[in-house]
Amino acid sequence: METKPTQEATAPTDAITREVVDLMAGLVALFHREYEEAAAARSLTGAQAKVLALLRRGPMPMRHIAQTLSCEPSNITGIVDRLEGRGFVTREADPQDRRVKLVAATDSGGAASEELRESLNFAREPLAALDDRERTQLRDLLRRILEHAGEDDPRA
Amino acid sequence: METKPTQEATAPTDAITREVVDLMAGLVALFHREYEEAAAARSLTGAQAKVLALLRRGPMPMRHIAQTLSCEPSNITGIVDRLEGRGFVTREADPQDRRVKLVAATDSGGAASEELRESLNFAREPLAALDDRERTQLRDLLRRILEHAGEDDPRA
DNA sequence: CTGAATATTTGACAAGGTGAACCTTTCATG
DNA sequence: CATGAAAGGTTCACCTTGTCAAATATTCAG
Repeated sequence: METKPTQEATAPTDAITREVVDLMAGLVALFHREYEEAAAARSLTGAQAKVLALLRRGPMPMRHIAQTLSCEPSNITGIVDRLEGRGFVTREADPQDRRVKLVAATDSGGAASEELRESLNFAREPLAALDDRERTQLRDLLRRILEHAGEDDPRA
Repeated sequence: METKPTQEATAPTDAITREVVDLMAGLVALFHREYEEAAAARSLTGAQAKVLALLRRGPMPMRHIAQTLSCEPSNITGIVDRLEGRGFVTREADPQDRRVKLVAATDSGGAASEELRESLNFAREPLAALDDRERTQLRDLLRRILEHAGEDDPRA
């Protein structure tokens, strides 16, 4: 499976891969914290923000939300309850299949989500260290990685 | 602050930065899921795994754990309670300052953490899409980003 | 010795998450 | 058409994370 036999790729992981994984862990932690903070600043929880973000693409059945977020449907019930209680989403029966509930962001819900997305300083702070060429390079590398691993969850 | 005036860097965020942020969100989600799963496979929660990972570097006061994980110290109490209950860590008063409790991983705790780290397929699957040169490139870019943003939390 | 500051714990409480049981609606099949 | 199995959601009981405020123990400056 390895491209280059130059290194003993038989070992669990080579040094560079290992370091990249560690760096990503740091990145993940950083991103996560920022996201949570940005959500909290709008008195949303991370999970609520994620659901709202999903709904930017249009109404969606509960089941689909649960799948995308890889959690149990019963969990989504509560999250949507709270969002609904605050007027950020609505829940309507799908006319096609009345078992299905279609969750849709309200105007204020959509606005909150858009605002949050805009506010992610993450984009400015650490990414500012790179110039255009490097950002493009990074983009291409990330694309390849995600492409290769059934990407999902467009949460920001 | 921008290096290249070629693009109007005055706007909130340029297209590439925006895309990079979205890609990172995907990466973060992916990594997060994998980490949680890998932990669950050893019947640890994500939070417990993170604490164990921190302790790989040696014993550490509760307070320090809380700071590194950016949460309230009272939260750590519970997590360490559960880890201690399962024999993964010990809690001892620091002889230097008896207010301080030093948390240390036991042998089995350290082993579990090491095992978990090894098992992160994340390294193999999506990263396998890149060759050595690209992995190095990615490493360098990530280093720069994290350097620039008070890095922390070496959790994996 | 006194009082302020520090490290941790405790308790009450909200939210995220799971799993099992339950209702409603759909759908296949006899 | 009737019936039963399967699918989408909800409810309930339960655990873990996380917060905040109050309590305890220890240190340290005067």
